Formats: sequence, C-alpha cells, structure tokens
Amino acid sequence: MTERQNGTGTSAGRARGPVTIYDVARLSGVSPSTVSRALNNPGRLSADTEKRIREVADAVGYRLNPMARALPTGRTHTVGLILSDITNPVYFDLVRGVERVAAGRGYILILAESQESADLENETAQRLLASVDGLILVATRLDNADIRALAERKPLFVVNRKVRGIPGVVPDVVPGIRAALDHLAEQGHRSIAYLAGPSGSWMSRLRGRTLDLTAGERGMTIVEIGPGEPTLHGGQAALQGVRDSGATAVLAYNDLMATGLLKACRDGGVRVPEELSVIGFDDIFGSDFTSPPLTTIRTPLGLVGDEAARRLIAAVEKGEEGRRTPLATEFVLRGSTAPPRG
Amino acid sequence: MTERQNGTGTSAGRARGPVTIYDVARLSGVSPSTVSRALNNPGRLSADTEKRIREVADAVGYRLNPMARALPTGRTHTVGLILSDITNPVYFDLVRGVERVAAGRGYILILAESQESADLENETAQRLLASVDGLILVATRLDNADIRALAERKPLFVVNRKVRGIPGVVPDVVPGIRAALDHLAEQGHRSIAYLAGPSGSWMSRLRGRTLDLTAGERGMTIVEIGPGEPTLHGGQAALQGVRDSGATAVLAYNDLMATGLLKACRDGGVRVPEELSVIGFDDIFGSDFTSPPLTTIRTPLGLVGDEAARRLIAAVEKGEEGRRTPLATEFVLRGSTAPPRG
DNA sequence: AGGACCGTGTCAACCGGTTGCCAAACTGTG
DNA sequence: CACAGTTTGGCAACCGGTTGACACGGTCCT
Repeated sequence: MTERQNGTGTSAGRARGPVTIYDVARLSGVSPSTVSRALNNPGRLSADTEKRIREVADAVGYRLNPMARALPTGRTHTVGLILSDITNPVYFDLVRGVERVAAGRGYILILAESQESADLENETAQRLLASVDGLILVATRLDNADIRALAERKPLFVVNRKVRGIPGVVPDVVPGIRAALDHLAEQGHRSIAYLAGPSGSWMSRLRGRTLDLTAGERGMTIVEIGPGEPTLHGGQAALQGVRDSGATAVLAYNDLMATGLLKACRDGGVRVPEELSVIGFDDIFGSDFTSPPLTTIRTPLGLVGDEAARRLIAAVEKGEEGRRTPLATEFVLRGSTAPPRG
Repeated sequence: MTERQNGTGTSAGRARGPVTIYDVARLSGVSPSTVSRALNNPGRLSADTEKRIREVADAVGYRLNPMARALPTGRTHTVGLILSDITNPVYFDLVRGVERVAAGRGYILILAESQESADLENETAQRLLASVDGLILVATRLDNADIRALAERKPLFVVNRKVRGIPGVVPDVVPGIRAALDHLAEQGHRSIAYLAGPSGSWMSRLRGRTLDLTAGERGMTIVEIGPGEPTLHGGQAALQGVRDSGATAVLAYNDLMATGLLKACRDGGVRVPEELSVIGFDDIFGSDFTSPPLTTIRTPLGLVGDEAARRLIAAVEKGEEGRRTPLATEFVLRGSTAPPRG
C-alpha cells in the first residue's frame, strides 16, 4: 500500500539513497520484518527463505543503517575511549588494543581527549554517553562519585584506577617494582627518589605507595619529589629536586618524565648512569633509544587495551563482566642504571 | 491521545529512560515539534516560548539523542579517521588535531586502523561509512578508483596523497628537502641514498621524486634503496644496502626508518654522523632524544590534522571545502649530520 | 468592513530498522 | 478425518527526533 519513496517502478531501477530492508523485502517478495529476521535472527525463518533473502541482500549490496538499528534497540555497537592526552605515547598500544578487539567484535571506536582536565573529562563523557554502548576511562581524573554516576547510565570500565564496584583493570605494579628495587639494592643504592606524577593521578599514588612499602622491606628509603606534570617537561623540571634529595637513583612516575630527566641531566652535565641511576615506568615507544637506553618497568599496555575492550563488550552484551586476565608489570634492564659512586 | 510510555501520571515523576523532547513538550505545555524548533531553529518561535522551553529542557536535563536525530537528517555529527597504524608516532599529533577541531565543532571522532592493508582499509571504510558524515583517509593505500567510489557516497578527505577531484592536503615537501640538501651540499656530500618506504606509498614516491629533482639542480646524485617497511625494523634492515650504495649521507622516508638505521649503525659499529650522515622525515616524538639526536625534515602534523578536520567539516556542512591553508615542511638541524670523511 | 499578510504553533509523515503478537499453513497424531 | 501443536511470515507499533504544510488569530491596509 504505502510505497516507500525509495522504490522505483522497475525493480531493477537504481534506488536513490542506500539500499534499505524495504528494497530487499520488495525484491524478494517478503515483508520488511521478515528481512530483518532473516538477517539477524538466524533459525527463526525457514532455511530457504532465509537463504533467498540473504542472497538478494548481498546481490543488491544491502548495508544495515546503524542509526536506524540503534534507535529501537538502544544499542549503538560503539565503544568510547577517553584519554587525558592523545599524544602521550603510553596510550598508543592501548588504543590499538581497544580498536582491534572492538573491530573484531563488530564495534566502532570513538576516541576523545580530556586534556588532563576533570571538568572537560566529565563533559566529554556526558557528550559521548548517548552515542556509545559503553565507555572506557583511562587514568581518569574524575572523582569516585562522578564515575559512579556515569556507570549508572552505561557500562563503564576504568583503566589504571580502582573504584569499588566499577569494573576495571590495573596491572600489578608489585613484580616490576620489586625487581627494580632488587636490582638497585644489588648495585648498592640505599636512598631512592620517586618522581611523582600529577597529584590527581591515582596510579601515581599507587606507584608511590608500593615503592614505599617495597623499599621498606629492603631497608631502603624513598624520597618523594613532586608532584609534577607527567611529561618530558615535568621530568626536566625535576632535576634540581633530585639533586637536592641526595638520592643516588630515581624512579620516575613514567617514561616521559624519566626521559625528560635524562635530557636535563645531559644539559646539566650530570652523567647517567655513573652519577645518577634513572628508572622509568611503562616502557613506551622511544624508551629503548634514549641515551643511555632507559631502564624501566614495563606495563603491558596492548594487553590492557585488549582486556578493557573485551570485558566492556562482555558487560554490554551479556550484562556480566568477562573473565579477568591478570596483568603484571615487568622490569626491563637497559642502560640507565649503575652502582652509585664511592 | 497517544501517551508515550515514558510518561508517568504526575508531571514530576521520574521518567524511566533518558529525557526526551516528548517529556519536555509535556512539561512546558507545547508539542514536541515546537520543542524541536525551540532547540535548533532559533528565531522561528516567539522569544518567550523559546526561552520557556529552553529553561524546562535544561531544568530536567534534556539531552538530544544523536541517533534519533541522525535518522531523519542523515547527519551523524561524526567524522571517521582511518590510519594504517595507530601506534605509529607520526599520527599522534594528527589525531589530536582532528579530535580537537571535531570536538570544538560538536563532532565526534571515530578512529580505525587499516593495518597497512588496502583490503582491510576498504572494508573498514565501508563499515564506517554509514556511521559518519565524512571520512579522512591518511596515507591511504587504496587506488584512485576505490577512493573516488568512496567519495561518491560521503565527503572524503585525503591526507598525504593527491587524487584529482578529491579534497586533500599534502604538506609541501620542497622547502624541507631543499634546505636539507643545501645543508648536505655545504658539508660536502655528493652521493646520497634515499631509503624508500612501502611501494604502495604515494608520499614515499613524492619524497623520492622531489629528492631526485632537487639533487639534480645541485649536481648531487640520489641512489634509491628499498622499498622497505616504514618502521624501525625497516630502517634497521636497510643498513647493508646503504653501505653498498657508497653514499655518504642517507635521507630516510620517515623518522622511524631513520631511527632504525641509527640503531643498526650503533650495533654494526658505524659511527653517526662521522661515517654516515642520517636525515629523517616528519620529526616525530622521540626524534630529538635518539643518539645522536636526529636531524630531520619536520612535517606540521598537528596542523595537517587541523586542516583535514576543518575542511572536511566545511564540506559536510556547507557543501564546499573551506579555505586552504598552505602547509610546508621545515628542515630541523640536530646532530646526525656532519661532513663526510676524507 | 473585507481581505491580504504575517507570526506562531500543531499535525502528521517520515527516517530505517526491531519485535510482540497473531493468523495461516503445515505437521503429526489418535 | 478432526484437532492440537508447531512453523512460518506479516501487521503494526515503536524508538526520538525533523520538517513541510497548514490553521488560527491578529495586523495592517485600502
């Protein structure tokens, strides 16, 4: 009765816009709802009807309109990822991990940046919320209340932060820190500086606390320096504090800061590792070709992204979070550590 | 007559799902279409009606449902970005540029990776096409026919590739290459190797051709080596070829390859820059802390991303591509070049 | 006073799918 | 052969917006 405007008189005629299920329905002599069932409700129809419709569908190059599907179902097949800083190399492998898993499961990745601002992060999350099935927050600066509020609206997954009742992943920092301190102890270091990241960073606090604990067990002392920006510049700016602390070795919140410190040392005539040992965190791109190559504590960022996407999508689809994979850090010995002088 | 299921008896009652224009309409005593007009058709309604509706809307926290809007309008307020490799640092600033501009204009960024495969790239583009208002292809491996086919369906923008009739941007490589060759000529280099990127890369060919031309003008000769993977590994693998060529200086297709070459030199006992001068391309993150720091030809990647997003969105909204900003490369002198021996 | 015109808000159709419910057809059984 | 049970496919409502057409009331003009 009501012929959709897309239709043309001749069934072979070129439709105006993209092909819809209405076109497929007309061409295969069934109703639109039957087409819908044939395509995403396998088994509901008789085998030959389903087969026939499928054949027509890809003969005419039918492609489902995701918006049209999203409207009645409320499911967009999209995951959102919010980072504080897109250009921070620490996220590259993570983003790739998320994208690969998402694409593999038929999901699309939406990426946004919060520019290290809690307000902007919240605003961005709100803006994205309507378009995604679930949201991954990486190293979020939001407080627990905001996080919970978001989690009430859509499945949420937090990376590098623990929030009671919210699924998330934070790689175990203990093994990496233990191995790093064992290594430093073996070389004779006793007093170690920790170059802290931003004051709002949960992960920086975790690393600091774990360092304190682990150092205590080994009779070593930790002096905390900072907080500082988690960037090259933040690391460069910290050299003076490090020198003042009298520590013979430094552990930085992340590789960016460690690399910045390395640079400041070179500029300031401090020889690394002879005069100062430096250890980074994460093992980002570039850490192996600094000079000297940076000794660091590796975080398996690719796997973290994988895990985040996998479990978020499980939550979206099955309402339960998927199996947890334990993820651990690992000490990577390169050239920026040596026994202290004297 | 037909009360939407969202409604509750009391107007103060909590709606089940998110607030819709139907809720706002009921609460402010007008029809849904009036609400729609009040919100995105300023001036069409009387000033107080509009104001009243706006107040109700944000009093109840109304948020537009992007899917619902996309259906009748065909506009998703989304731009897609397809990269060959998410973890390649060359793209970080570009991605950020695109994201910032997109977010600033109320658009959402969808990111996907083609893993250096033309087939996967095409498939990905098809998959995304229905969800985006426009697509940005970076260093695409697609052939011109595929690109044109995509451009027929949605606004398309290509970065680092010129395709007749398709809007795009490719930073002018001439100034950077001229300055680099002038520098090498001044130091006494005559025979220079070009470490080519993937054979499918339009940009690698452009850089190679421009190099040939520019070298010719200066009485220098170029030996092309490759093609090779545009990665650290590709650069490492090329050392033998470089030595065999007898060139005293190398220009690599990109910084990743240059850095790989640097590493191979260190491992192979070739001193840079004393025995071999190395110049990269792009000035990616990390190029300034290799050892020696890499001399390179900078591409303004952040601006490229900016330009791409700006002009794509202009095409989407006004049907015309926006104003073009000329973008040029620039020679950055660091420590990996020196006069040849003898 | 009558008519043209303008400003304002509503009606209803539409975008392209999904899905609960029902009817027709088909199957098997006593 | 009648009847219950099971397939199979269609109808129509719905998701949440947008927008062309129109009705209504008030102004202004002749």
